[in-house]
Amino acid sequence: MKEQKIILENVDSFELRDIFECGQCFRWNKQEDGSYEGVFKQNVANVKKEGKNVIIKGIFKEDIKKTVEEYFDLKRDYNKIKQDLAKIDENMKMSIEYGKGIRILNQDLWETIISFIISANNNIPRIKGIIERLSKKYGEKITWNNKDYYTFPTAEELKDVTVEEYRNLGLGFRDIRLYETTKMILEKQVDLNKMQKNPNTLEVREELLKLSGVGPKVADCILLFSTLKRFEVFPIDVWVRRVMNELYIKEKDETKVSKKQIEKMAQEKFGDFSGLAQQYLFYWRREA
DNA sequence: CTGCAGGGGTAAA
DNA sequence: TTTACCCCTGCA
Repeated sequence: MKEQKIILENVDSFELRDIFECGQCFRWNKQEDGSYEGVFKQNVANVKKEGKNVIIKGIFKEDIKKTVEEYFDLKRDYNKIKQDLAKIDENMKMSIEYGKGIRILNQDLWETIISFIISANNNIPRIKGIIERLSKKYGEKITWNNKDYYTFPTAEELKDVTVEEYRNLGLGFRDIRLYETTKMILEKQVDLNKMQKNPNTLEVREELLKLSGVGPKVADCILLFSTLKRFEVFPIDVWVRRVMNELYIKEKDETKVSKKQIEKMAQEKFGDFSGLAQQYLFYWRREA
């Protein structure tokens, strides 16, 4: 646990707003100077951009270079992927132009599972509030620059939390889902370590779907946004349904468009990079 | 001020 | 395939 700093020079595809506001994460907050501050695993970090350089500093459990390389997916060539996707059609070209600084973070699997269970039928401010209260109550405190931060609680730290306590934190009907999923993971009815090593995406998806509160959309978000990192999945929420219908399917009544139809269309068009394509389209439709 | 729809779905009927 | 579900916000 020590303060560390790193400067990443000339990084491509690294815009703070695109990365932190594209819907993949819930614990990063914009500061007055335009930088973003967040907690991930046992680390507290501030990320700032000056020109083409990214400056990251904070309290890091392990070596900052390794930690940052892994978390921000720095070894992947996003320019190459974007070039290939942009060739598909004008819609992709346009949405990539809008969200060109997106990177898909390698977020802790456990944290991603719980966070996206909380996200179900919920809005971002409330999701963030719930996660902060959960971390403050059950996570580990880290102090940096006289400010207190809290790590996301581990499954072990949530072991004895009751459904009522979750309800009091404002989880609503998701209380029982969090309780049951934590139990299933602690008892290894679903083994996260095995899951992390399994290359078969469909098998991993089946495993995730066993968890309480994890349906198709949440499972795909976990597959895409966690260290599982499966770029071939295509999470479909109301925004993705909307944008896919508007740009490609063009059905009068949006609610008539089936998930199967959207999935098929995505697989045909975007193939192995459906997940990233989804992210550009989603971000553009919601923010632009 | 009160009422009500709707929000990054899921589970149960 | 349809419906209820917690809580918060925006708007009539």
